[in-house]
Amino acid sequence: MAKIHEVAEAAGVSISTVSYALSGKRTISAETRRRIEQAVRELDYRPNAGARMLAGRRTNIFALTEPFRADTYAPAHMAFVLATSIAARRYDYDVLLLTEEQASAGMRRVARSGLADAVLVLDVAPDDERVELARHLDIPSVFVGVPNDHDGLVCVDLDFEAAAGLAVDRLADAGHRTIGLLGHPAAAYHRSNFPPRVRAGFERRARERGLADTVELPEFGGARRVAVRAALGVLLDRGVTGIVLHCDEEAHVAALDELAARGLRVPDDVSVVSVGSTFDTSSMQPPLDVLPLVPQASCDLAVDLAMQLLSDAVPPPGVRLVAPVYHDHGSVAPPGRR
Amino acid sequence: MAKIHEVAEAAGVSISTVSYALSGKRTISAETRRRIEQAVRELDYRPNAGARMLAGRRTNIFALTEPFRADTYAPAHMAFVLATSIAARRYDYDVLLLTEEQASAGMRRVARSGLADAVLVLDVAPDDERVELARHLDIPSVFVGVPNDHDGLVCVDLDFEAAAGLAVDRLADAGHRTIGLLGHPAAAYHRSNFPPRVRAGFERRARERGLADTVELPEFGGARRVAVRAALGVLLDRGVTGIVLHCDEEAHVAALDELAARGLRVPDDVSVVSVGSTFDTSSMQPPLDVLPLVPQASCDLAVDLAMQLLSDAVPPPGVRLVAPVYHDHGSVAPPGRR
DNA sequence: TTGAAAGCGATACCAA
DNA sequence: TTGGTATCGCTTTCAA
Repeated sequence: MAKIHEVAEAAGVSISTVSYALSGKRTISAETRRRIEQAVRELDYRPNAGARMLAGRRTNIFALTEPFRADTYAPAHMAFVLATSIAARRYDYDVLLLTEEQASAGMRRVARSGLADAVLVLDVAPDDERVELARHLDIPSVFVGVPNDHDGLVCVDLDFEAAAGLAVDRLADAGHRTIGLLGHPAAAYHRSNFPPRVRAGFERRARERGLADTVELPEFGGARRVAVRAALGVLLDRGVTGIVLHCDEEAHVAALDELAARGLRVPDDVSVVSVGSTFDTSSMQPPLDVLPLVPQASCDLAVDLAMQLLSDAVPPPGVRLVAPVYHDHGSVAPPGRR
Repeated sequence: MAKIHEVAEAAGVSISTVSYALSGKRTISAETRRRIEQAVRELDYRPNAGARMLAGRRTNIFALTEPFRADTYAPAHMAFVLATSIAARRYDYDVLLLTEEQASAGMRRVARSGLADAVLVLDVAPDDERVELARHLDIPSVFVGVPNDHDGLVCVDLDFEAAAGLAVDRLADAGHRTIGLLGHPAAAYHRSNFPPRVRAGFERRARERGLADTVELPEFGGARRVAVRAALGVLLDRGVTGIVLHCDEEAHVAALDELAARGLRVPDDVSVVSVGSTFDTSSMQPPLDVLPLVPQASCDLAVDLAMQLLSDAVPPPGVRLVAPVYHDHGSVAPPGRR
């Protein structure tokens, strides 16, 4: 592996000139820069990561903490990991994956050994052990998700509350007076930070719009579809004509199946809006209106903030909410014959 | 962050003694070791990663290349990423995630910058661009999966062919004479390295046992269940009484639903065995016999091999196949009334 | 616009 | 069993 010394020699300059040419922290004459770039190319030179970490201030690595649990919903989490990785590469950063059970141990280890410049915290629980740790870490961190106690933290997330509110608005505007929320299993409301926010947004806006609302949280488990069917039954028994879905893909499919099985058409008989989904609802049967959760949006912003935290223009702590966008696929209509 | 110098001072020894005490590469007197360990604990010392990379030979980092594609089946892939991470931690190694589209670029970058000691290659395609690159990389690599051309490579994987063979054996032993394979969508047989191996194992053993066999590869897409239903129809029309499943969880569920919808009971009317699944088939309705793909088994072995490649006892290249294990959950019985 | 040289914080060789 | 120190390959300050 070529070293900076060889590049300098090949270009006929000193190693410091090579270093500055590569980092851009000094103005280099066009001719010199050209020769250096050529030497770099010919030698396929890449600065040694260890040397760079040691001499410079940067590791060019983000630690990504995402404690995988048995009940982790893989597709969504993987989407976030991928989005983070892509976002990081925009700044020539790599991502070190921390998946340990005890997330704190990994964060502490990485921070104290100077392996990463910052920590990106995913899969945030309402009451997350990493919150307290983040406050005392010697490197900055950005949370993708909003824990209950986020004092002094930098957080990024979709504005789930607003998303749920917009979904309710859409139904209310279409004339629905009785609506329902089909949510995640109850346990998710303690484990994840966003289901409660969707629920709160749903209930608040329903109240504001004077709608009758019902929330059902079908359980996971062997007979998932049975639970979804029962939940839908409850909603329909209460006269619900508009449904907000905030659950995983499987529950979406099960709900649509159940509506079809009952002979209810969307949107003629029942209107449906999906909130905070990471999967594609536009190719479902029927396509569903959705206010999606876009991992890349949150992760791009999170990485941008991390970079700022590493600069001299440190942004203030606080929660940055990404505005939800409504995608119309024709699953909402005025209440029908039911 | 404490440095080795401070530890040495606190323990009243030289920095080299501290270094040796921590690496265990030298015998240290019990008393000295005790004092050093105490100093380390009190200062919460962790060696600086960059300095270690530069001075030592090791980065203590594995690069994990897994090019996420749109059609990637997230749960399985995430399971492998997690298993790799866990396996790596056993040796105090961290995992750097390479997800870039052009996997080769990431591998080359990491290798040339000395960011990782070895590369673990996941999600291996039959004809994988990373194969050729791995041969010319300056750091060793281990493939989790077996590409067609694996000459000179170190590969680890479940013995899918044997697994399919054992599934066929089980059905044949129970008396089935006409069996079917419900596989992944056709495209998967070009994209992934293992579906063809399952198919080959299935067909070969069926031939050896003198069974009539049919292979159906239902497509993905909007109406997944429809495709699975049609495929099952074909198999049943051909008089199949024993079915081998090698497909994702959704297809499993769809297949079982379809059997139930047709009034066929498992195993009374139809016997079913799942091959190479990473999800839990024992809690399905009904529970299914399975020869599972256990990510931790492959990944532990892969990491063990990577560590050996970094040692002076370099193992020879070649394919290491993990023996499949049959889990009986009562979904196979002698052919019934059909 | 460029160069020389002092670190960065470990590892491991050479001595003692 | 322990210590002194050259060395790893870069970044960055100080000079020119």
